[in-house]
Amino acid sequence: MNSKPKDRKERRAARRKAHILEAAARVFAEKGFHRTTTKEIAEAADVAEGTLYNYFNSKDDLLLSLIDSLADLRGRLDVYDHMLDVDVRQAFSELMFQRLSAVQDQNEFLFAVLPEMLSTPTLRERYRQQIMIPALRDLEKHFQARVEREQIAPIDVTLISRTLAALGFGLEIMALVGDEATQTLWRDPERLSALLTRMMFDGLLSRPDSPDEASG
Amino acid sequence: MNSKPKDRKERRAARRKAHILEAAARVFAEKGFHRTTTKEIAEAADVAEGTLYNYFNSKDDLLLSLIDSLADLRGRLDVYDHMLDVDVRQAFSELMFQRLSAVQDQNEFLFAVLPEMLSTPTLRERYRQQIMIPALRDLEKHFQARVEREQIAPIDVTLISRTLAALGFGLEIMALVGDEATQTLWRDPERLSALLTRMMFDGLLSRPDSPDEASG
Amino acid sequence: MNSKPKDRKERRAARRKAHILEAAARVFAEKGFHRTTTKEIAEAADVAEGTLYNYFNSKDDLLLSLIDSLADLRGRLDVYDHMLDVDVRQAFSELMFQRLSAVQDQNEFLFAVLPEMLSTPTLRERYRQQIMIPALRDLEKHFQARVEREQIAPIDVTLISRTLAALGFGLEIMALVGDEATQTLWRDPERLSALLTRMMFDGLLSRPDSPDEASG
Amino acid sequence: MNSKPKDRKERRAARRKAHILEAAARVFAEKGFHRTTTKEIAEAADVAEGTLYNYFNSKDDLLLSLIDSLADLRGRLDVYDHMLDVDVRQAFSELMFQRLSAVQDQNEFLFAVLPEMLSTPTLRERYRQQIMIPALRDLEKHFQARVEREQIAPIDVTLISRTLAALGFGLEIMALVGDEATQTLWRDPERLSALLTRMMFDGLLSRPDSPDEASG
DNA sequence: GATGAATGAGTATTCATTCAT
DNA sequence: CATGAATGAATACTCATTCAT
Repeated sequence: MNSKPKDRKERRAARRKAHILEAAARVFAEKGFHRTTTKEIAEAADVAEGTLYNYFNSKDDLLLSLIDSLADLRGRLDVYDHMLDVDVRQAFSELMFQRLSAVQDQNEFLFAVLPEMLSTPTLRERYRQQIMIPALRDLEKHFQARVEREQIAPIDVTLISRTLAALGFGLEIMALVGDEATQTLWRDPERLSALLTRMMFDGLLSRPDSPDEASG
Repeated sequence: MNSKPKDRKERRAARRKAHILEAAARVFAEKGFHRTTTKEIAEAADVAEGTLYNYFNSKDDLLLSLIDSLADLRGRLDVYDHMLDVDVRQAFSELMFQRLSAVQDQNEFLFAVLPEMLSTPTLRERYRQQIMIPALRDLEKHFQARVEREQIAPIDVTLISRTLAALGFGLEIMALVGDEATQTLWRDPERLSALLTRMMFDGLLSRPDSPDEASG
Repeated sequence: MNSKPKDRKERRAARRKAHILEAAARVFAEKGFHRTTTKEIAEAADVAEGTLYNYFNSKDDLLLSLIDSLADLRGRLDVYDHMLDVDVRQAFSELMFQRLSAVQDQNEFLFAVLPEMLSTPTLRERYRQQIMIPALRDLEKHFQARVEREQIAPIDVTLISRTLAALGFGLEIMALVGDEATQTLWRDPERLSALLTRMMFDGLLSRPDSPDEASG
Repeated sequence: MNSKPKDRKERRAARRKAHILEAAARVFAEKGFHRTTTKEIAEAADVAEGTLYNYFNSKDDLLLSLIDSLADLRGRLDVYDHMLDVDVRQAFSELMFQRLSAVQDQNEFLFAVLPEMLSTPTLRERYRQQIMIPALRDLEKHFQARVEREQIAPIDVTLISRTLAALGFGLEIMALVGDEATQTLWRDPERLSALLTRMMFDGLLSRPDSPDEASG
């Protein structure tokens, strides 16, 4: 009746590994990587310190695994393919919404990794290879496809993809630093994606209180 | 002809303090705060380790002083006042350009502080109070004044200020992480500010290769 | 037959803690608290430096624990109760003997603590509360009881208790400083207590070479 | 009209040296030798740190000089010679009084030196040679002379001298540790010497409130 | 002589990692 | 596999001493 015992064991181990990684992300995000001790990670995961080393090679390895984890999550978001047939604004808005929501779920993972990544060349490179380049490539491909289908004007897809990515990063940082206005925006992803969509399409000076958004 | 000896001593001390702070910023930005030892800071500043402590209370104090330093620099940028009379696009572009240039000068200071700030609540709050709030307040005031003079449509100044700040942060991070396209943009602040100005005013889909920018 | 493993662990830990404390006392007594490094303590206890901190919070904590230890030892000496029925001189002599012997056992603990105590207000107060006050109180109670039972003249118990305590302290210091005559006296506690008893009861000028002591 | 300038300079230097030494004694007595920094000594003496080294070779040298200073003071107390003709009790009482008073004057010097001496073999030996041995020798000589003149019974002068010295040390330590009863006694040296004289001559159990002392 | 900034050897303490149980 | 005591390398910080002014 049993599936192979090995499988069960392996699944158990995988679950445990994920559990520890999640606990580590929590404390890293809260206190920063360096100010977090392995003791604290162990406590947060409710295991003994030695147990950490049955699943990860080192404290640094936890960070690397977090990046891998983020990359996995990103890889699973295939939001672009089916969107080429939708109206541009609509697609953009939906895309924004999905990314904003996704980001919120992985917030702890991201903030566990981001600060350390900014100050460690090795990590930066790893993040760039595994996450940033694929994400930008997807964005570029999408816009390029639109241009080729003549759905939009022949814009500089490089610039646009960077702008969008930068906007995401920047808003997240501002929310983290504690700016209340940004945090408020962030709390309602649907409204935020609508606002950003209009601003990006119509330009900065479009009036935000136009009828179609009065409900927001 | 001599100024008072005390003055000279004080100036000497101030110079030395600034010299050490700059050296610290350099190594922090390169290796990260925690991976930098006081020994390395001392070597970078070409002083003995003990000398650091004649000018700063602790390694943490160096970080705090860097924030203060950034705040001072920011405070000296009074780019807004005289700009209300200029054309909106022109003003925006000039503003962007000045900020981009300024940021480049303080790049090391900012990247010495940013990662640690993202992972340390105390530092975050300090940064927010000393730098982010004043900067956002200035931006808001400027746009509000334009709105009141009916130079621009009655927009949500909160949203716009956040968007602009976020864009700045985000682009900087992307450049730091190593995205070459962003780094290239960053290297030519004049062109970047022109591009951003058009994008922000005319919307994402404006064609970047319009005649007035063909030289870029 | 096994006691609970937890008990065993706890006992092991307690033994180890006592072992480290004893080693620390040894080196403190020999070289003084400040001239002793944690490295030396660890070597004397034959453990790694880090291990010290699994059992004590700090180097200072070792000193405080030594005082607590001394207080414990003192608390266990209940030499007074059964002595009220014995002849005064006999009781006094026996008391002296016991204290002299006891002190010799804890000599290292005392001399590990004493110098630092003399120069540190906090430690002084702790010593006074935990050791000196209880010890003096016991002495006073004993003499007071004798006075009330009319076994001795109605003397000033405060003065006597101080004199006795002072004599003990003083002789110990003189032995420590290296006075050979005092060290010789100290080496034969039985004879010393006899000498002191006679001197204290009969006065300074009593002849020390009375028959019953002619062998000394 | 000038005395030799060199003399004046030398006197000035000697005064300054004494001034620094006194300041050092003050802070050593208060905080202990090791917890006192040369900076604090300099501040207490109101000179620059470097100046200390024009008068003393090192921080340790300050301690040694304090011992020398104590020895000088002791050497100047020639209280014994003229006392042989006085009544024994009277002489003893006067002697006690003088020593108690003297000690109070040098209290800071003594307590600056004592703790460090107790924990440093080198200092202990120096103290013993320069102060303890001469002081005990004087005491012994005095009692021996009395014995030879048949003014007192043929006692063990070694024992008595140690007892007296020990009593002095011990009372001082108890006062320092903070025992209020001892501090009260100490504050009235005349009464204390009377009390001690009677106790030492008549024995512990003599009644302290006998008529001949009612005035105390 | 007086000054006090510069020095760098010395040290308590932390904490990632190991390994016997 | 899980545990957590033991480890000792690594490091921020102190402070006696020097020396250029």
